[in-house]
Amino acid sequence: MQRPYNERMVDSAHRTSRADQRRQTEARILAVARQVFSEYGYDRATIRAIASKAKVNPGLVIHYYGSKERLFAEATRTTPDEPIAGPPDQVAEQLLAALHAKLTEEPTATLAMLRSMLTHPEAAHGVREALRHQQRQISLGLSADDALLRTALTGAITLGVVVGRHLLQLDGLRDASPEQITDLLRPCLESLTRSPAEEPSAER
Amino acid sequence: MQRPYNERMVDSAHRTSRADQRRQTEARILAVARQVFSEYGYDRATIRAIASKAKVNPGLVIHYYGSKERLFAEATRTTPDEPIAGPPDQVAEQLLAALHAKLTEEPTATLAMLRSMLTHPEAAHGVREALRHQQRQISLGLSADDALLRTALTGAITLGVVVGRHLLQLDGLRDASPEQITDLLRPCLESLTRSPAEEPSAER
DNA sequence: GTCTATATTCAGATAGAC
DNA sequence: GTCTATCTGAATATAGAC
Repeated sequence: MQRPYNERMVDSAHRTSRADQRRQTEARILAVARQVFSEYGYDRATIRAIASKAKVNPGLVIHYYGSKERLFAEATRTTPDEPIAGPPDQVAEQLLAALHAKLTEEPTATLAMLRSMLTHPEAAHGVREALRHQQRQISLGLSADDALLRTALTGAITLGVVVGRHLLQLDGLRDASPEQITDLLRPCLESLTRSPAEEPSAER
Repeated sequence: MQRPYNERMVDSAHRTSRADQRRQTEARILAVARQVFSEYGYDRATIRAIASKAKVNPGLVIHYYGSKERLFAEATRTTPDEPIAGPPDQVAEQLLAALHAKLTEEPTATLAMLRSMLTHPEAAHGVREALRHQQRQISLGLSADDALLRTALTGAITLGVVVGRHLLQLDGLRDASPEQITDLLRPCLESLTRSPAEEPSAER
């Protein structure tokens, strides 16, 4: 019915070989897949919908990526976060900088993973691993014996804020500027990354 | 094949009328539905699996609840949280008490809703409404002009911690005691519910 | 009150034509 | 390189038997 993208471009330099054409189509499918997965999650995102938005046939998607599961794996592959390291008293600032970046623009691949983390085992595994990875880095710098819990909490807080803003679009979080948010969270993350000596245990 | 639960109990007091029998079966289905929904989320939880675990026929589930959608609505209906009110300087403690309760044992109905909040529109709506409801209560007590963002952050933090513990089961969060967690989060929530006058804006 | 049997819909995957 | 046509499986929902 509709004309597909399968005509070879005939530009003056007779470029775009069949291989190029294929790479382009493949890339277009992947980009659309990221977008659809991030919006609907793994189960509700259908190959058919992705193919339709990418203006190709459903069969072609499978032909390139093998299965929906493998397409999802490709679409959610991300480069690990910048390592958090340096002197302990700067860990909080680094976490805030990382959060600021996530609030400004989280890559679609990451959002696709986060969207499915509660209902798709592979996605859950990916998120757990990413957080574990960050936990290991930070825990090294903290001397406290409850370092693991402290870093887990910084991860949970970051997760809650990112999910609340980008996926749930909570009132007040959706519109606020990244600066406003990180400023308000500074005391939180500082208290969690401070060594126990500096933070006398509370009353009770 | 397997004997269903449809024999009337013939006890000495000739109790359990057909109506009673029905109520029991209905309640059993609902309890199982909560459990399955909370574990797999809306899409991957099937009527068939619920019926099987409840030892009834799939048709019966539909017969009682009309549709999967309505069964889910029933299964995720929750009583609203205890109201957060009182003097502003106690808001943080009340939030911590509420969090402590959620960490100790979150009702299965709530977990069922949370599990699906990122992939099922109705569940997302339910979570947003619950958070909005709490936001309104707390914002009243805060004088700050950024009260809405502050309360959104307390909600996001609570959400992140509860999800991280019960649904993602993050290392360090899964095992920690509720007291340990709330103690570490006390400075966080206090800083967010403190009025700006008491919390001088940071450097930079 | 509960079950059997089935209609219907839909999505992932396959085979082969163009 | 991309599409058409189809197979297969699974799940919700319905109708009526027992």
